[in-house]
Amino acid sequence: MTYLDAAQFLGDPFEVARKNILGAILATDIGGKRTSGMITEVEVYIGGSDKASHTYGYRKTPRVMSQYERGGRAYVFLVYGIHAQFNVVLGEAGVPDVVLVRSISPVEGADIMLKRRGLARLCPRLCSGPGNVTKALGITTDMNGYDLMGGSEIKLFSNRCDDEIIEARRIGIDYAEEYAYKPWRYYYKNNEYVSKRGN
DNA sequence: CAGCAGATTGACT
DNA sequence: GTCAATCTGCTGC
Repeated sequence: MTYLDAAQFLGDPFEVARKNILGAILATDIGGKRTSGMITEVEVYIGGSDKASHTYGYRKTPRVMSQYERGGRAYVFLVYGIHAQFNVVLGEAGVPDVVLVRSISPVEGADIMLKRRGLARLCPRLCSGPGNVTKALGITTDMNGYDLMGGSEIKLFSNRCDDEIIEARRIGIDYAEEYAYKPWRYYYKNNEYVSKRGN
């Protein structure tokens, strides 16, 4: 497997999300154990202008600073005090665009993922939904800012998937006014590892 | 500095 | 369908 290279995190964030991030293989090597999955569902957050983004208005708080790094790093934060959410940072340094990984389909180490999730059998719930993805892969908030192109426990590998892509509105951001309805969520039509279908 | 809401999930009525 | 769990940072007194 080959890493996504630095250039593949640059350019139009919507195109990058659909062509480079969706379908890629997200992997972790934790305690010598490899777990990975193909990314099946993502959401784009545009820093600065997007009212749903943590960096709306180019806000700069300690937890959000990794969004301003050059593309190819992780932005991990905690929602509701409980669930970690994993994002891929895009763009040149200073541009806080990110892609939230909402679902993956297991590729390697499904047995370890099941154990981390406390499940007995393979099912879509294993790693559908952003909180379930991080739990299954063992991603925690202290991995915020990690390099995804090698040298850290989180890795992002290049991969293609020919399945049809569905566009839909993003989940859980009803407060974001006109940005709440932007069709900036992408998922594979025929993959069962998707958190929510339709709008 | 208190109060509150949030890029969610799972257990229970 | 309803609700608790529990951390970060905003809003407003």
